[in-house]
Amino acid sequence: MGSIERREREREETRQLILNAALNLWMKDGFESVTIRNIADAIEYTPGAIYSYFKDKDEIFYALHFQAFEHFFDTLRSAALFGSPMERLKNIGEAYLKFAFENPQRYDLMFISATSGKKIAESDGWHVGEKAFDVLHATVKLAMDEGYIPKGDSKAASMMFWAHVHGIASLILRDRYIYSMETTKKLMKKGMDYMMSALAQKELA
Amino acid sequence: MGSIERREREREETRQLILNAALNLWMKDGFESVTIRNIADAIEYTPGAIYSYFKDKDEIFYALHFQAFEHFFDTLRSAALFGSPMERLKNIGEAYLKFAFENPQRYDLMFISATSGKKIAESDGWHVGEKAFDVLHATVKLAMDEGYIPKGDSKAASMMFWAHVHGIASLILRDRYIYSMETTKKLMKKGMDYMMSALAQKELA
DNA sequence: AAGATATTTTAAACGCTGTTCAACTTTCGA
DNA sequence: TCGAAAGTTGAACAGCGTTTAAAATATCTT
Repeated sequence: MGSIERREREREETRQLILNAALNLWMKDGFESVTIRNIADAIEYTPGAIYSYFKDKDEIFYALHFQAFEHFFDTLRSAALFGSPMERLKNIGEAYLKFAFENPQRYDLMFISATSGKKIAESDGWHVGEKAFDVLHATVKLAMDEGYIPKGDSKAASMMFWAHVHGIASLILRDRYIYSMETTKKLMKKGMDYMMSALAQKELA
Repeated sequence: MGSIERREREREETRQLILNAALNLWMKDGFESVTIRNIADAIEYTPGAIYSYFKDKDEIFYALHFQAFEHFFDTLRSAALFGSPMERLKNIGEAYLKFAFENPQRYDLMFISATSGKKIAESDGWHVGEKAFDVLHATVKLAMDEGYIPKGDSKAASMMFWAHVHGIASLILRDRYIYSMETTKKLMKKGMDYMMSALAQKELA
């Protein structure tokens, strides 16, 4: 009697249909076009039907936030694979920003939007965030242990890196810059190099 | 015939009444309570009347964003007044974060919210942001010129500082942390010290 | 195969939102 | 005092997220 399994599979497929429609609407017509009615139209359902798949609209964004992290893990992990610890740190930073600028909607859900943030605060622990942080933390620890950057609290140093790249991404994605966007991106990159070279232990450079 | 001046003054007072009501609603009952009807109720007007003072709701937030910067300038400037260049930099960072955590709604309008961001992108230049950046930039330049931090592109270095503190503030305000909020704040502060001491030129410490 | 049961979907409604606009009221200068 | 200008109102509009009884569909049991 595999019909129950098939039903579950179909439910999951419809859930995906809803999530894809929501993200497509956002990417194509902007955030304010992501309405329950538009999503329902896109998948040829009536608005009410969506509520048998998601408790409310915020849950749709929360689910998208998880989905977005899947992409992100791959990006981050493969950036941390090769090169010296110092190069790995630089790669992680660059991969992080590349992801943010190439997937602004996804980055928004993951790290900026208040609606996802509320659900995160309500849940017990932000495990996807933790998992991503661990990739960075492992690399920072490596760089510290092998003397590429000054020894200290590896968690605190990782937080510093994270805050830095997130600051760059979120200032630009939310249009908080003084020079043009391209100039700002270049200055931010230069600023990052400035910090990295200050951190690099001279005897190992 | 000063009556025209008095009328202008009254208009400005009503504008302020609206802005204060909007901010009070936000601080007291949360963002979703800031509706045109609630604002109108609070100042004993009808909703339509508000539209002779502001073109639309976003303009109210945009005006609040400017108003918030006034507070911010004082905070920032007085932090940059005393001590060695290195101490000034630390003071600016701490004042920045203090402002963000003590005025989360204002900080949101200034540096995070998409609604303010849209209006900023539409306008010609983000002059309030520039003005605040200049305070930081002047201090960074001072620290560079006097050899407290490595010489380099002072704008890029200032961007780096800004991105860093904004990253800390926005990750915490939007509930993107892994440990408890207090622990995260402490780790972030430690991370900032780590970076600052890496930047500090040893011969001058 | 037929009937009972569970699930899914619909259509309509509710209360809310931002916004507009003709009509009304108030204020003001001549 | 009159006429114009400015300010305010109240009703309406289209849209929103969400709920719910009823209808439709699919599944399980006999």
